[in-house]
This record gives sequence, structure tokens and C-alpha cells, in this order.
Amino acid sequence: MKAQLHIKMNEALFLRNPESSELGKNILKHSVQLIHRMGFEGFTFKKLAEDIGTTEAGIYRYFENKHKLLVYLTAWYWGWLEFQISFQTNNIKDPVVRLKKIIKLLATAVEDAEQTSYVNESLLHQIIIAEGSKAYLTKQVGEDNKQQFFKPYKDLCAVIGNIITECSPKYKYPRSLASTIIEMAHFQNFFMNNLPSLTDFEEEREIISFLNDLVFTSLKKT
Amino acid sequence: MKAQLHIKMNEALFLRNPESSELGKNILKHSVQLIHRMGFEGFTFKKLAEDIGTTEAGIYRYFENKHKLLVYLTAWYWGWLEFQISFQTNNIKDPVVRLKKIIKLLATAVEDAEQTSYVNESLLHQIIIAEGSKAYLTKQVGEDNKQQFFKPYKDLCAVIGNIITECSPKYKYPRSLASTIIEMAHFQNFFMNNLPSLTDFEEEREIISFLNDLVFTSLKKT
DNA sequence: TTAAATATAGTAGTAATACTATCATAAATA
DNA sequence: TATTTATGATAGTATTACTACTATATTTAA
Repeated sequence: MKAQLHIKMNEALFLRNPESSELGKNILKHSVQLIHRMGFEGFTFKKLAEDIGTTEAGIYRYFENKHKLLVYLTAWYWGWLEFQISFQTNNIKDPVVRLKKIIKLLATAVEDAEQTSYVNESLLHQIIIAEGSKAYLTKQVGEDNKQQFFKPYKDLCAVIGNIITECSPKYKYPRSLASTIIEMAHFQNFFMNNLPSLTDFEEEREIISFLNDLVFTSLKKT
Repeated sequence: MKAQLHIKMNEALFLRNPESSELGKNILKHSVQLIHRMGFEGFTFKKLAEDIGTTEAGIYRYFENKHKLLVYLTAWYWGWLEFQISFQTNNIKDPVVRLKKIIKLLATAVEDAEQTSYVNESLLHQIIIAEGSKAYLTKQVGEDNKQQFFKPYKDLCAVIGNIITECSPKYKYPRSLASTIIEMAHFQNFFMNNLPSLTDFEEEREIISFLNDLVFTSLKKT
């Protein structure tokens, strides 16, 4: 008997809960695969429906549009990652050790092993790297934010910010440093793989070293 | 008699050079206004044509699609910014002073005064903050990169990276630190204005302080 | 000077996208 | 058994993204 991880989602993100039916779960599963394969711009509900073997109208019963679906997937990811972090740093007292562990988790490709039934976390991690920013880089960011769509991201940022403050109570920018770590864990990965001259890296390990250096020199000073 | 600044653009970015005609210049001018007003997703060539008072087909003679136009605008911006940097840091010997000046330029809203005839740099700066990443966060990033579309961004990153190395020859991640400064100058601004709990800031000045702290503690250590 | 080439504008159309609405049927539940 | 709920199938609309074609104005070349 295995414990089943479940991420509680904001109800305003969907019209019908995708976790409540087979079709819904298929929408999540296949959308991750399709967005990963053809990018968010190339992805349409029509293609998704064909991939699943259902109709466009079927998808629209679950999600209002593809933007909401992307926001759903990113929110799920941040919720899942926050759980991973709390699980993996549980019982670690030293905030410096915790922060290092978090940086590693942020910058490391997820292994396929620990898959949640209908979401391939490894593919989703790559989607977040390439498409994640598009969830909030829109004209509706204000309204989406009012509806709490970015709460999981903000919560994670707050968690990391608090650990930063534990490490160095006098450091003045804990939340900005937290969002910098999160964004750069992803952007440096994207750059390394697609625009390598914007980085000094050839593998993940080096991104982790860079982020550790960035964070801990900033914190040691104070 | 005033010197006229001209940014040389990659010819593969357009079908017909928009700087070579009135319509072309109008396309640049009005696209900046429209993208700023309705966001890149809401922006279409049809709306642009109506705004200018020409036809859709007229726009398509200059740009293959709106993605190319966005890449054109971002490339123009980075080229323009590199010129601003070289101009404003000219004659400054001390690399630390130069780097501080660059951080300020990156994070500061452009004044309306110094406008280049057909591009409103102030609006364009805000477009780069909100839409700039979408120029490379696509499935075609590899092909676009092969065609050198991101050269101005990469050049700017190299310039900043070199100054970082001048400041601290032993620092191991000059290019990644440079791309981090560039991206965070924009993202922290976007977060401050739209998702404030991801930052510790209320004004630009504070973003500059954060970036200075981040960079110079990293560099002093070595 | 005139004819040919070229640049530019405008009209019209197509295929795909992003939806909405309706009706039928199968399965679950009360 | 009646009724809700989930899914399926079909059709339709407005907008988007683009292409092809025609008309006209301007430049250039013979």
C-alpha cells in the first residue's frame, strides 16, 4: 500500500475537475506530452483531442482555454515541488543545508521513477523551464493573480525566502533572492541547452555551483 | 545638426526593410504602441493594419509573422541598449564603476526625451520586460539562433561578462552572471509591478541596490 | 521619351484556431 | 426505475494567420 500524493488545486482554474474522471486525467497526461513535443504556441485543443481520441468540445468542458490549462499545469508543478522540498528537507535543521538541498532540487531534472499517475513530472519540469513564464507574462496577470492562480509559486518563494532569512537574518532581499534562484535555475538551464553563449555551463551540476556561489556569498557577507 | 543613431539589423528578420519606407516605419512605431497596449498575445497584424490605416497584406510584405516582428523589436532594443551602454560608460576606466552604471541602465525606465524617430524606447523597454522572453522561449529557438537573431542579446551579455571578468578575473561564471543581471533587471521589475510578493521592492532604485549587492558580493569574494 | 521593370497598395480568399451550442447516448446514482 | 452526470458527435461562428492576385504609382533603361 503506497501513499498517493495529491496536490489540491484552485477550483477557478478549471470548469470541471480533471482529476475527477478518466478523460480529465487523459487531458492532463496528453497535454503535458503535447506541449512538451510542440511547444505551447503550437499546441491546440484540437490536436489534444485527436491525441486523446475525443473531441475538442470534450476538452472545453474541463478547461476554458489553453492559457488556463498552462496555469493549471504550472500551479500543479509548484505545488508538487513545494511538497518535494518539504519532504526532502524534512528533519534538516541547518538552514544552509536546507537551502543547498532546495537549490539542487530546483536545478535538477526530475527522475522518471517517482511519477504521479497521470502527470509525467520529468516532462512537466521541462515544460516549466520553456513555457512556465508564459503563465504570468500576460496582460491578464493582474486578474489571474487576484484569483490566486499564482499562489503555489508565491508560497514556494515565501518558503525559500524564509530559509534565506534563517540563514542571514540581516539580508535585505530574501524574497527577490528567492525568485532569482527559482527563475535562474530554469533560465540558465534553458540557455545552456539553447543559447549556450549566455552561460558558462555544460551540465546541471555547474548551474547548481553557480547558484550556490551566488546565494551564499550574498548571505555570508551580512 | 543632430547625429542620427541607427541600429543595423539582421536582414533575415524582415522581408522588406521597415526602415526603408514610411509604411515600414509606421509598422515599427504602431506595433510598439499596440503590443504595449494589448500584449503580444492580443496583438495581430489585422489590428496593426487598422491602427496604421493600411491593410494586413501590407504588413506581411515587411514581416513574415508577428513572431519575427517581436524578435526584430527585441534585437533592436538590445542593439540600442548596447550602444547606450558604450556611450554612457565611455571614458570610464574603473570596471566596477562601469558595471554599476550598466546595472543602472538595465534596471531604469528609459526617458522619453531621447527618442529615436520611429521607436518609442520607453514603451519598448516595457515591452521587453513583459514580452522579451517570448522571443526565445519557443520551439524554433534553435533555428532562430542559427540565423543569428539573438546576436545583439548575446553580444550585450558578452560585453557585460567581460567587464565582470575585468572586475574579478578569477570569478568563474561571468556570462551566467551577466545573463542573470539582465534577466533579473527585467523580471524583478515585472514582479514588483504585477506579483509584488515575489520581491522586496517598491521602486526601481531598490532593484538596482539588490542587483549591485548580488553582483559585487559575488565579485569581491574572489 | 517611352517601355519595361519594380515597388507598393488594395481586394479577396483559404485554412486553421478558438471557441459555443445542440442533441444523443451511455453510465452512474438515488 | 427515474434521473442526473459524463461523454460523444455534429455543426456552426468569429477571428487569426496567411496567400494570391490585381491595380497603380514610381523608377530605370533603351
